[in-house]
Amino acid sequence: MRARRRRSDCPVHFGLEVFGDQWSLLILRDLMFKGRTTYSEFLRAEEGIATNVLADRLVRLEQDGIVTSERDERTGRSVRYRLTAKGVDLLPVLLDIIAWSATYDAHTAAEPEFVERLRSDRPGLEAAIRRDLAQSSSIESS
Amino acid sequence: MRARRRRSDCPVHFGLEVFGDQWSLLILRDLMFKGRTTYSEFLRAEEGIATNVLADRLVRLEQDGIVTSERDERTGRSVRYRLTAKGVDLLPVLLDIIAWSATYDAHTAAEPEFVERLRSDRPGLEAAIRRDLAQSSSIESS
DNA sequence: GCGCGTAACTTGCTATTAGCAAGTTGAGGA
DNA sequence: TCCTCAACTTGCTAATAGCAAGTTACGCGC
Repeated sequence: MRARRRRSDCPVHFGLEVFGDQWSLLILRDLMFKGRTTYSEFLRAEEGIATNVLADRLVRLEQDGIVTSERDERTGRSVRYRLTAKGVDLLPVLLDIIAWSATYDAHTAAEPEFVERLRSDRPGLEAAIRRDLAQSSSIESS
Repeated sequence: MRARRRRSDCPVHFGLEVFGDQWSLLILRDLMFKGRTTYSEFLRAEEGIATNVLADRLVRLEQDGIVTSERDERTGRSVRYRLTAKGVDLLPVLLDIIAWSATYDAHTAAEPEFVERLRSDRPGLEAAIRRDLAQSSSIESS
């Protein structure tokens, strides 16, 4: 597993220790926006993460308190990953990245309605996504 | 230089292609908040970036339109890097990361007054930083 | 105009990490 | 009891990071 040494107490560096790589934020994207919650669902993402890298990142994200994992009660077969409050609080970062890419990437796949709402009603959009995330996790556990 | 293949048109992935590594956002931090603008100033940053990695990232950030470089008019000896509009527009991402780390890192070096203003008057803080960045670049070129 | 110092890199080598394919484990269902 | 499938692990190769040393080139003092 990638060794991370704390090189400074700079808050930017602290964040990069947790998600400063190519894959961690894509896993968070899947959890926040795509409703993907299992290992095999993450594997199916269009970017094609390698199996060992995915396993490594999931362990790491759990160690860092960004996600939790538990065996699915109903099916018993799959492990379900869920965002913690610390993980959900990275939502603003993801939204800013999406807004930036929507501006500067001519071929972006960002949905126009989503981007429009992001620009016109960011607080409402953020609150709605947080509600969705809170609800889906309570449904699973009931 | 690190090869980047576009694996998808997802806006999150687009952003990660540009700054999804340990060092790019630290260089942007230096440019945005610390007034560092030259190769040797970036090298002096507390995290200790390797010389070849720094050279690689500066080339890449310039290729991606995040920074521009030009020889300093007055001293003639140093190359001065500056943020483009596209680069400055990553300011929200940096501010969110700082806010998140200030919340979750018990040993953060983030300045309390800065964090306080970030929480109480984010638009004003962002506008002030943008003004500073615009001004410093116009001073250099006059 | 000629060393000297310094800024900005480049190069060579080793250590780490990513990527890919194949193998393993363990629970559930027929 | 076997089959399937989810969730990993392992082995190997390619790419990237890290470190130390070397190179180039400009400006300044003499």
